Amino acid sequence: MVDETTKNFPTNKEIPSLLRNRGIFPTRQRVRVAQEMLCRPQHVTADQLFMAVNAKHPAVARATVYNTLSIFVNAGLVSVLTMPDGGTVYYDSSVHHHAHIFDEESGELMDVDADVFSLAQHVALPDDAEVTGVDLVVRVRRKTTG
Amino acid sequence: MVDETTKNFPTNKEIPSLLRNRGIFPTRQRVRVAQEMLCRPQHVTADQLFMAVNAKHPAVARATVYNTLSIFVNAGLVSVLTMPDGGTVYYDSSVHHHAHIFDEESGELMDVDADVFSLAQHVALPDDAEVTGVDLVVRVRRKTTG
DNA sequence: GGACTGTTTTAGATCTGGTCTAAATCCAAT
DNA sequence: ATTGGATTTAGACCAGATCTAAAACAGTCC
Repeated sequence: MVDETTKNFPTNKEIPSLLRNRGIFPTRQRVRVAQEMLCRPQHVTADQLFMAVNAKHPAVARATVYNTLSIFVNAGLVSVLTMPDGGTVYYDSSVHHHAHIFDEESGELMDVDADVFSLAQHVALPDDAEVTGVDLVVRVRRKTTG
Repeated sequence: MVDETTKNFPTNKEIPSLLRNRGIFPTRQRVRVAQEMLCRPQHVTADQLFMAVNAKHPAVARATVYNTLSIFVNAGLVSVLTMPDGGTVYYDSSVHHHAHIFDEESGELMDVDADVFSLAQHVALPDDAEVTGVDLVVRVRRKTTG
């Protein structure tokens, strides 16, 4: 279901040049946050990331994590999403256009490859509207695992 | 685009019986909140509603507005949605399954009739997953009005 | 090197949306 | 009128996120 081939996650070593390529000066803090955020597929809150980054020893201040995350969002390195209900903000290390499945019981959030843009074609839009993004969350309940 | 015929919004006078039909005791406060929330198509935050209800004179406490809204959500009288980015929680007076268009420039949120459930069929789901809800937001920019 | 400049980070204060609590009020049934 | 359960209230509280002003850091020029 999830097609990892559509995105290659960088290794820790690749992070500094990756940031530089995006015009982001790779400070120690930014590199640490990026390594924790970008190197695997995941959906985390800013606070989870803050704790992960500082797990072993204090490394990066809270404000820096928040700032850095929005720098990454602007640079297109991570995407943002929130649960349709609830309002918790998650950061997603996958930026290609994809949909999400939300398991209502476990609260788990999964990526699904789906051409959400072509799905959106089936929605009647105003003539002058240019689509800039499509967010699709399918909420499910597992019949067996319930 | 928006098809008002798919939902009839109640009049102020109909609110008490509407609540009673749903098993909600129609207190003065609940009726006030319902009148402000349910009688027309809209997307509002809890706080906007709180202020609207108390615009002329203090009428309902903040906590009551929040409690009442979640009672209405549980009863299926209103639906909840959050902006994929941002995390602001909106309450929607339309409960039939529909999609949303979000104008990135104006911040305006509009209903669109679309069979989101059948759209979700095109997404590859786990075998044992039963769809309980589909949230679709198409973000747009207006070419002319920009 | 050392002084200067702009950028980044920091700790902690602050803001904000939302929930909790314990007391007061309401309402229906006796 | 009194009782008892449901509802509402004001204000305290909480968590996530942002703001602030000071300190640390790079890079440049002498």
